[in-house]
Amino acid sequence: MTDTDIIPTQMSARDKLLAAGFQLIRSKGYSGTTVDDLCAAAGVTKGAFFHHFRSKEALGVAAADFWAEFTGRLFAEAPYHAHADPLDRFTGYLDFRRQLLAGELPDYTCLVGTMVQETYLTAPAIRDACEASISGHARTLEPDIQAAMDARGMGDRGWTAGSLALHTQAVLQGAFILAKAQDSVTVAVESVDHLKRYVALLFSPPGGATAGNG
Amino acid sequence: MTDTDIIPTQMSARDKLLAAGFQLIRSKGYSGTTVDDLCAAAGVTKGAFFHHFRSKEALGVAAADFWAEFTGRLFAEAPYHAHADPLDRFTGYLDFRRQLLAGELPDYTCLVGTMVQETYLTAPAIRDACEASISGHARTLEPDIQAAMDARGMGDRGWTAGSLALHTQAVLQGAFILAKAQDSVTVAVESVDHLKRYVALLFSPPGGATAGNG
DNA sequence: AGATATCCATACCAACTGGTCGGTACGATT
DNA sequence: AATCGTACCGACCAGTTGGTATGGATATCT
Repeated sequence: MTDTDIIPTQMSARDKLLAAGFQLIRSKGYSGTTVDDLCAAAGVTKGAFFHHFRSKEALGVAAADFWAEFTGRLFAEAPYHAHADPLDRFTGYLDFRRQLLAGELPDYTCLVGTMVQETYLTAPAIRDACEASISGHARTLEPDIQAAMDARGMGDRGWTAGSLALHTQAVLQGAFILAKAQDSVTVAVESVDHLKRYVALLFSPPGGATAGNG
Repeated sequence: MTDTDIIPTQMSARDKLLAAGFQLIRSKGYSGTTVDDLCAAAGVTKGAFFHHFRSKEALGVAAADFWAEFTGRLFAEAPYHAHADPLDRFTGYLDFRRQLLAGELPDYTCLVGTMVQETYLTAPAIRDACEASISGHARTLEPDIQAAMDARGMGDRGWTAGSLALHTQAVLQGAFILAKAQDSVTVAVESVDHLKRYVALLFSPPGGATAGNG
């Protein structure tokens, strides 16, 4: 079973290269992935690569953009939006993220989180594309968080819907790092559980005595 | 001001190379850092490099080990251990981590968190060294967390002192990624504040109605 | 003083790197 | 039928990569 196997053959060379980028960059990092690696995994030649991408960096940017689009669709179609209560939608999102932690490590980790670590100083264009992907995704959570706050008449508590949405992304990105280090998804699942517990505590009514009791 | 400037001249070639590794790998990643880069930044020649390290991968392992030792000293000598109450020590640790988020991005980010992302599949020896550094650091927090739980008679709440210690590391690692993406430390500080709020809520007495109110 | 081991510098290498280039296949337009 | 634009091929290039071979300086031991 080679990398090539997972790339459908009817895709265009450009899409095959982007799909190969998803796999390879998440496995070996951006610098660790060579143009030849990408071509081999995509089953195309170097000529095809530089026909579609001006440079390796251009593929990095395109991969980050495509990642934003891909994950945008994935989460837009996810079932958690069906909940009537906005807090249920947000916790449903967390449950959905928890469910996504299945299969092999390179499959559930985040492309842009991996890529931005290596490129934030050396390739500003890639960093900007990664930033847009992360922040754009976090922004999709804000309305539900804000609505949950409003519904409970929660005034200024020193944090905003936006900061909680970004904190959620930080927990997930950090969970991926620990999962890679330990080569086990367990630690990531437990970290998401801690985040769920935090959200439950934040939104539990002040008088509720049993909020954190198991 | 070049990279060389920050490396003291009286250090041994080996230590200079490790110090250069701290800076360069955190800035450009492991794959993005070349042996020549390391030699230039350390002000030594390639002969010196391969005298002290069998390979580039060996330097990666040594850098992760040295990182564990370096951060071990840093946190062992930090002031938060002086608190009498174990919960104060743990929250003092979080405050200390928050204070460390000063200066330039490459200076306060984590070497092993950056390195493990790229090497967890391709260089198991480096991954293991990074894992030991992260888990070893998390383990230093466990006794205080456990003591804080015991002092409050907190039974099984679905989480352990160890899982909270690891969650703390996940939040920090994720905060670094978001800071790199946004090129701003603000998001990292706010994520640490969320973590502090979570800990406060976890350890607040069940009847305390004003736990999360600002 | 001589032997030995450590530490480091210079010169070098084969493999690989991102990127270029001339050329081909082919459908749409004129 | 001639022309053009897009998609693609694969050999090739200059520079870089991690790593090696070898010799010299210095300190230590006998």
